[in-house]
Amino acid sequence: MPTIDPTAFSTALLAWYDDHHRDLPWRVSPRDRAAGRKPDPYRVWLSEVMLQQTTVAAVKAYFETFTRRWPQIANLAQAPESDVLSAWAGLGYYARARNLHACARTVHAAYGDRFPETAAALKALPGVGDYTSAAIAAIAFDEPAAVVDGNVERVITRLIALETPLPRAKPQIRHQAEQLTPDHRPGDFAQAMMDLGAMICTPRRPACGICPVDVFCTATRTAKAERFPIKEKKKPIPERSGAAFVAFRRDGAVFLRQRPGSGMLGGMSEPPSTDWSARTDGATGRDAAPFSADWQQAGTIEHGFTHFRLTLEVWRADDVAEAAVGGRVAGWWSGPDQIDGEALPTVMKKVLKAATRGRSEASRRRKT
DNA sequence: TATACGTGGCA
DNA sequence: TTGCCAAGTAT
Repeated sequence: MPTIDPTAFSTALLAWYDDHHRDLPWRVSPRDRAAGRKPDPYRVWLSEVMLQQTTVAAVKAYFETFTRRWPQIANLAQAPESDVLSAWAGLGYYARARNLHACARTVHAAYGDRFPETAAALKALPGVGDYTSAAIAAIAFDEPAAVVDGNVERVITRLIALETPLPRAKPQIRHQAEQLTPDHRPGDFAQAMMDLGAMICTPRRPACGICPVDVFCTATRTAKAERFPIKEKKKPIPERSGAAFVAFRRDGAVFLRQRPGSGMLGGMSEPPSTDWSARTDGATGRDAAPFSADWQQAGTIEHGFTHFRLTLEVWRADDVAEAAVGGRVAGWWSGPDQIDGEALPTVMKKVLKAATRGRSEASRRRKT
């Protein structure tokens, strides 16, 4: 395996970063950083958690909303969990939001609103793992921690043309990352590796012709860089199905309930729904309704999750009286002014949209 | 070590 | 349309 000179590598990468870095809302530019401005650990942590498995484009608006509503960690710690979940709605991986809130409370109560400053201590916090602890330690506290995310995995497997498939290659990648991480500007180095992965060393059609570290790269010389990283084959994604029941009160309010606090969409809101079982034996039809009403078919929706595809029958009932629910289901009525503030995951927004479309069509038919 | 856990964009 | 991908963590 070819050896890379770490000093020469980080010098070349950081010089490129100084000129070509992305400006992002949670970042301190290398110029400001050199002038002594330190990143706010709260904003670094919040952005890193949001960015877990999530694109920069999707995160920007949420980061803006969160930092405006909760400017400091104490504000976030004092917020009800339901407020955090509803603000997170649409961003996905909702355990992140529950852990975010738990982490804020821990830092508030146990650390006096100050984040611990080492990767080892950060890693003990909820929702902070190998990657995030290293990123916060490097970016906010100048610890030369090896920051290994998907970008770094891609860059390093190409640098050394690593034929070992992921995830088996992770230990080798980590070792190489530790070799390359400099004591000087470790935070900028981590962000530079990610910018390189995002702008030059991209998953498809990498721009090797303008790469600032191409002289260190084996893949660009001996083969197509795009071959790397090599990955194990994925299993096929199964299908599941179920039914959702959207009850409208006469004033247009919708009946919602809260999902269990852990597991799929944990703690989020939904119209009452069946479990999601294998496609063949999914409980469907109006017999599965949570309470009696004049249930009408409102079509089906499809939604792709990470590990299964879901088809949901949508049922709708109009002019439902509160007495019809009769305490059979724990939940609440959400009026038109409240619905936008509910913690509705995207799949449930699709359900409500299908039901609302059916309701407005039925309403038009009644009028004509 | 393998699996559960969301969503939106792109080819 | 389908599959892959994007700054991972918890169990």
